[in-house]
Amino acid sequence: MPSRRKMMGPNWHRRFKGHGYRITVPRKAIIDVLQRTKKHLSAEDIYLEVHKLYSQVGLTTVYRTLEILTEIGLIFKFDFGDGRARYELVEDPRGDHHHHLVCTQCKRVINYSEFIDEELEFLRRAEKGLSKKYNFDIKNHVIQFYGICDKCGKA
Amino acid sequence: MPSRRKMMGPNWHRRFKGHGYRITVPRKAIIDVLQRTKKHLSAEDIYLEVHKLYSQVGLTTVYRTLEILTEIGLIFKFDFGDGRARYELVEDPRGDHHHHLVCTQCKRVINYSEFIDEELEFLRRAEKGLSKKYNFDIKNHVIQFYGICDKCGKA
DNA sequence: GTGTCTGCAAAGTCTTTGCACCATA
DNA sequence: TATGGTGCAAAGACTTTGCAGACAC
Repeated sequence: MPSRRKMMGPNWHRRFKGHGYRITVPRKAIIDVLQRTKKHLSAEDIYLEVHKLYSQVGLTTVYRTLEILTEIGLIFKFDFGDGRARYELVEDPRGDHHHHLVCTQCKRVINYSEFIDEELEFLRRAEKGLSKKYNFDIKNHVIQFYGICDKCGKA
Repeated sequence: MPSRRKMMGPNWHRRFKGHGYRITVPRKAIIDVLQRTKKHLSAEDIYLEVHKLYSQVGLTTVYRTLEILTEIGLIFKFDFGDGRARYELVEDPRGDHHHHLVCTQCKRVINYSEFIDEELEFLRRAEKGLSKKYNFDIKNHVIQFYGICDKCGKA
């Protein structure tokens, strides 16, 4: 697998092993797919992509791996309303933090990264206050806007 | 049921009829359940509740009604990760705007309404900017925090 | 070598659809 | 009366589980 080598080593190995999980070929392949894409892939999308290089890997393994990755906080599981879960790395290797604009009609998802700075400011304060008040260990957040995209708006 | 001269019904009637939908007994019952609860009910929860008073109403009708209500923006459909959709009125009759803290372990959902003011300020600006830039008609938003609740944290 | 992991097939669960009958406007 | 709505049963779609063989450490 050529191109785009990360400067840092695969630091997910540590997190993975720290939770008692083994590093296997299917798991490496699945994480690799997630690292290379900019899309919001479903389990089947990932399965099909992995399948190109490792045709023996099954959909079941994809589901099981995604569950583990979600559990240990390496990926995030989204529901955009199209009837299947979609997954994204929590920490994008390119570092482009973003949120989503979801079209409730065509289910298209637009990534945006405007307002991220003021958002972070708001989030930092909210997380601090909430975790204290509710004794809740906040690990992640979701901000999403729903509406009608430009294409659907015309029609 | 005795018929009365038409008077101005609850204000969801207008929205309902405006979209060409009829007011029926099951629909009234479903909306009533949603208006009375403070919980995040699933389709089956609602079905069971409606069933107490109107035992002939089927689960299919509940699903179909929830789809309509979501479409016309009267309710919001959430995914808290427990494998079923959960629904909430967009405009709570009591007016308590809130967001959610979701425990990724036990799937418990805590409503919170702190930080709502500064949140609204942030949202207003973000919505304005984003809808312009992406020509996207924003109708709704979700802000959710994920983590481990106090009970699960102890264990 | 041992405890995990994997693929396949089958099962499970929530949700949607087909259809004949019923009710609202 | 004419559409739109409803319930039931069946189908659909995504996801999970059981199990025997394979593999990481």
